[in-house]
Amino acid sequence: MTLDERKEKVLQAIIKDYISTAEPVGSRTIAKKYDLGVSPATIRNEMADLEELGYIEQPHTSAGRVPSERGYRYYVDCLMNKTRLNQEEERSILKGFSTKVQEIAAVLQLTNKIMSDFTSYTSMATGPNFKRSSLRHVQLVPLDHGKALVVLVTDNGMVQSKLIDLPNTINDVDLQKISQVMNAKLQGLNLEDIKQTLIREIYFELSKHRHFFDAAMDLIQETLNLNQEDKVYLAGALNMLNQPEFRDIHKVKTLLSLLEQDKVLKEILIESNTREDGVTVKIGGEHKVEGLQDCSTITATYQINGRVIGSVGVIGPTRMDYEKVVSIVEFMTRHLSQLMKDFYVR
Amino acid sequence: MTLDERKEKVLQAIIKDYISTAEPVGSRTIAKKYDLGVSPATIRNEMADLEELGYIEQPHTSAGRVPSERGYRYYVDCLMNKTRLNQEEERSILKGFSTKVQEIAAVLQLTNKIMSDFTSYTSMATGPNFKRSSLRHVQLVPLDHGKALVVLVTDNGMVQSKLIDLPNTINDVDLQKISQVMNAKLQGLNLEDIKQTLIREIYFELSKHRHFFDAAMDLIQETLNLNQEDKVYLAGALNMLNQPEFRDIHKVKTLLSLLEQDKVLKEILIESNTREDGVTVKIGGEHKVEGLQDCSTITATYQINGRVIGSVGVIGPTRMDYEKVVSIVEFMTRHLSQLMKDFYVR
DNA sequence: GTTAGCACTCTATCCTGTCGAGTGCTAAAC
DNA sequence: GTTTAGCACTCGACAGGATAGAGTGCTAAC
Repeated sequence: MTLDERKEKVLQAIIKDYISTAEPVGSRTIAKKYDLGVSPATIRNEMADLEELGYIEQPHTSAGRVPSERGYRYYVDCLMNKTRLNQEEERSILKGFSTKVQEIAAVLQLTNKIMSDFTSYTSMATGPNFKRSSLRHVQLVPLDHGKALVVLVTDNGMVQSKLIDLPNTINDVDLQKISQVMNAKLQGLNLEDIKQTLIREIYFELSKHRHFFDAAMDLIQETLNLNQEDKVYLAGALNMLNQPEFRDIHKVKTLLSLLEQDKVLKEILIESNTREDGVTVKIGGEHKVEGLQDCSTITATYQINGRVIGSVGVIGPTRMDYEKVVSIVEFMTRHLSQLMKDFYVR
Repeated sequence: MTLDERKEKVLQAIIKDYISTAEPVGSRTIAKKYDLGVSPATIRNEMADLEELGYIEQPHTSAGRVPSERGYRYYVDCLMNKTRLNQEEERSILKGFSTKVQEIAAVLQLTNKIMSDFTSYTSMATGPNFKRSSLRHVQLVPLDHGKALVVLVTDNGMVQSKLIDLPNTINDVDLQKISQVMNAKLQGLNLEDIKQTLIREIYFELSKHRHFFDAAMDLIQETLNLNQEDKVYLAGALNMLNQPEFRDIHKVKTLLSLLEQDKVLKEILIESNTREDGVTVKIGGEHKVEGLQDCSTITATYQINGRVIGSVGVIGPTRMDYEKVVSIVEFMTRHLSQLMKDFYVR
């Protein structure tokens, strides 16, 4: 379904105006502010058509028009200028990244902070999925008092460690041997494979210490489950309170409750994960999650070596500045992919 | 300043009623609901006195009375029953703790969750301060690719590790030797001391590797600074939205912005830290932090071996159910002190 | 010292009328 | 055939006024 040029112009004008004012847009306003070269009456006719086609809606008889979900969708798909940020803006954003951070979590938090600041909406991100990255090193470090530390290091530099109790039957030499066996068998494998297949093999070799080994393996599994990918980061949730559509305390509560749930955020971010590239825009009811009828999300994935490993996004009211946010999200993922290289040790 | 018995009863009735209804309380209401054995007219006289003394206030001429900060203070100090929770309630709370958790952070988060659920207010906690706990073990674990892992274990079971780059000049044997020296010199010392004094001593002994040692020491320092005590936990912030005093979106925003800042929470929690024992109640303007005029906080400390190491608290409107919250906070810290013993390995 | 009664005050609420923005329709102009 | 001007109409926002009700303070009687 495609609209003729003038209808497009009218729709675009309505959306732009509504995005900036949050007030229903009347025919006179458009005629005055946007130079279409026709009178309000003509615009009224066009608006009546657009309404019939479902692109705009009227809150009540004597009010102006407001874009419908369908209208926004048409705008995003066909009308919006997909511009890159200008030099000035890019530089300004990059300045935010000037403080060096060591940890992936910190990078994502910083990214979020910057995104929410620059968009004035709320932003979110998932940690990188390292299931496909490989184990560089596993080591059992003996401590006193019958305790030991299990240390996992992956090739992207992620380190996880955990304290465990040792059974009395195990001594330091055993521990070293177990370390060796585990390293020999597991090193270089990706984490997913470790979980799936190789457990049996080590089981056999370490049958003598099976009891202890069970505990250690549980631990590794647990550690892997606690992977970065399960972490979800959120920033600028309170920006939502600045939006006039959230003047109602109940709406605020519903929305913030949703945003508090990692599960919900993850679902939103993962939906976009399927796409290899580019930016995903979901508008209002297009979300699978209940309770986001009044919101739109703009998400995109970031990559390492061309492989998608996580995503970031912005959530705002359906009356969102799509053009600006798309540019920012797109730029952020590009930059994030760049940054992630530093964490991925070849 | 102490009030006569009947004035106390009237004040108590006003506060109890206002706490539960959030509406200004009239003389008739008190005469009907609270059995003082006198007529509304008499109560009106008492109320006029109480107002003159500053314990209650009148929003406008023809409205009932509302407790003032001073009224709440008198209530908390003199009128409130300091009861323990009953068996039923204690059991119900303990049930929440039935899921075993391994990490201190998780314990505090769980504590917060339970506190906010049971009080319907917002709860907060600081992580334990382990500056005075001692180092059990420090180890440099060599990995491939010129990297090593620095692992710190303290006597309370806290484990911190970090990946570092090794200079080319260092080999595995050196590393082991450095580990040994560090352990010999540092083991058993409390973390504060390590930071302060002993650095020079090791410097001398390891002068050959001074360059590397600087890096490792920086790291240890950094790790120590990242101590649990700096972490602040928060739960149930959205409960505030259920309070009628926060029907106004601007108030909500101001408050939630405050609660977002770790610095603010820490300040509130640390104020109470000075007290050895017992529960601290701060009402409205008594807070040092700006912007908490409409809130009260109830905080208490938890201990290990009789030493205060952290605190938890609840924040709600000044019209808060002090009696209930004090009991809960008090019980939580008692239980928390108990739980913490498990993390403190003798 | 306590209470009943009463006049008074103030807010919340409802109703009403007015204003203005915006529309849809029609007929005239292009 | 398309565009425009004109006009009647609709509806929400807002202000003003009337009303009800909760609560008070005061006074006089008990």
